[in-house]
Amino acid sequence: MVEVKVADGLTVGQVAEASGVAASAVRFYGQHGLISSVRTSGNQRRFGPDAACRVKVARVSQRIGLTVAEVAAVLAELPSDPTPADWGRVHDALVAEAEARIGDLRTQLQLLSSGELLCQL
Amino acid sequence: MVEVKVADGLTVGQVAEASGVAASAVRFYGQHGLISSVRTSGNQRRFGPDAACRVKVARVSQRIGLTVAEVAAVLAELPSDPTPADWGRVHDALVAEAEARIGDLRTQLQLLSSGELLCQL
DNA sequence: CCTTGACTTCAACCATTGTTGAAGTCCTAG
DNA sequence: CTAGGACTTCAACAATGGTTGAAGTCAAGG
Repeated sequence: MVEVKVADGLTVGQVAEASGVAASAVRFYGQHGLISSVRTSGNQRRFGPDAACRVKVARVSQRIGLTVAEVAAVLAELPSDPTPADWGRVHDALVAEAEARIGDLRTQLQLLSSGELLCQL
Repeated sequence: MVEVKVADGLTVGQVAEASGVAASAVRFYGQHGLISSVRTSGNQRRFGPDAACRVKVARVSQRIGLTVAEVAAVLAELPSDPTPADWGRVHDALVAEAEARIGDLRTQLQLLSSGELLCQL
């Protein structure tokens, strides 16, 4: 039985397991400002309880098509210990992005169907 | 006035201008099999009249989300001097791909809205 | 023939998104 | 106290999609 002391925060490995990504990815996201951490006296990272959640949201954002830098910008809006309303704004921003992507795909579909590409010579 | 002799094919620069991409991109697509060319006695590439069109289709395909290798696979179906029916099959494949992407985006949207991400602690 | 612009190859570089490995340090259970 | 696993940094590697530059060759007009 492994006792997890939440008091001083989650380690890299714990965030990795909770969010379903590799530990290397957790460090990468930390470097790029998607998640923040404090350091122990021995220089190890300790993350807040929302870290895993932020990683999951980051992953979905990436699948929607945002770059890591863009995800960082979106998550930068979140204060530490965010309220549901804070998350709501993030949610809305991501929904808007996804809908914009869908709109772009529809545009490409129209381009394809419109004979615009001049392929029948 | 620049006389363009279509008889022995288009040069890299002509394909680049006709398709709206850089000459380096035309060579890149050639290397990766999206467009084929013959060589002059002086080792220069000469493209067929459909080259610019293939490049345009490739660009749209990339925007849809296909990799260059995937675009190459789609375009490999096209015989030289393709019929409208041949282009039709390419068109259909790309439309299907785009719709699949839209479906994926919708899935991400649902994930976002379903509280699945466990952000409200 | 000669100049000039367009072409040739090849290697190096850019950004993006991580993974992998080496060498070393920390933390915790026993 | 000590062994072990988990952590640290840093650099190198990988794939993707090209761009840029160097050094040299081709093609066409005058």
